[in-house]
Amino acid sequence: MVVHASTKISSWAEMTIASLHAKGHRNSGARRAVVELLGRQDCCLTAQEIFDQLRAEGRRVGIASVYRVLEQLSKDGFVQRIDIGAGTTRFEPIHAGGEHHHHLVCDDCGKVEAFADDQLERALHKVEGRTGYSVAGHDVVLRGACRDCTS
Amino acid sequence: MVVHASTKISSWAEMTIASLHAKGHRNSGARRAVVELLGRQDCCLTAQEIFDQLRAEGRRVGIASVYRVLEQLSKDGFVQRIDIGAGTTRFEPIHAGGEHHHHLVCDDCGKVEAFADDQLERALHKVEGRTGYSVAGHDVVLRGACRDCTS
DNA sequence: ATACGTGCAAAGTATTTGCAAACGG
DNA sequence: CCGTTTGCAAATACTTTGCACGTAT
Repeated sequence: MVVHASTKISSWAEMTIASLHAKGHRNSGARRAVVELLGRQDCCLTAQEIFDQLRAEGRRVGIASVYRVLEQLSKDGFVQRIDIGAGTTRFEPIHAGGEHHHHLVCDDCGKVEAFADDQLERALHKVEGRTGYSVAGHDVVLRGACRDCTS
Repeated sequence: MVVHASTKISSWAEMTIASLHAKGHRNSGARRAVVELLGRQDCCLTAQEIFDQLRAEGRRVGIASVYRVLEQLSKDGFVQRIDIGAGTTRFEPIHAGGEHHHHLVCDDCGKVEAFADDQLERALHKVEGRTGYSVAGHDVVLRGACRDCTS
């Protein structure tokens, strides 16, 4: 049920850097650091988490740059913003293969997990066709108590 | 496709006030005003929108009270928080009948509409059973360009 | 009378913006 | 070199909290 990322990870980072480069963007510093960090993740991170991890690795980045990079990556379709409703936005890489997951949030401990389901995707796709909108994407969040917090 | 609320609206407000009263809460001022305003809506509002509308009606409420009332209503299960990802939380009444909708957001003009779909609900329900979580609720947001903005 | 609710102002978070310095191409 | 990108600090946006006063019960 939980999606595991493996080999695709590093290639996402490479592809993203390459695409940005092709678009005329430069290749250094904060942007590369954020992209590489994101590429190593299995699930979504907050801007603050990204900032903290980069600092922990010794990179001297500003949180503003983290936000700026995320904003750009999001606009260009490389990362997806995820709002799980705790007042802070989360971000995760969009993998090219079309593989795609949603999120399961524990209301109690705040844990976030990913899940994927084909039937759900099909139902979403059907609905999308009937909206009259040109639907660019969708988000699904399931909220509840996780196994540990159910007791 | 779009859900229209009609007769249920006023009863939601009445029911909510009555339930709160039964729980020992008092009946006056800001709380009543917020509940009645929410009851008149077809879709979700932000705290600021609620505040502005109440002020426009001449009610002298503070935005803090609006947030406090929304927090309480949300905790008690009368309203649902909706995060459509624009940095501000939205709120809407939960109607008792179990009728239930999701949201369609125009990335361009910011418009928010409601939609409902039984097949989607069934797919969600199935997935929820397989998560291992005790799922309390779910949110679905479709993002895209609305009819007006597609051009 | 006596809590509970309220409005206001102040404090907290999360995110964005202005700007001069740093840096890649 | 030149224009992009960066870090920092200040600004903004949203939400919560502290507190004295108002008001339903």
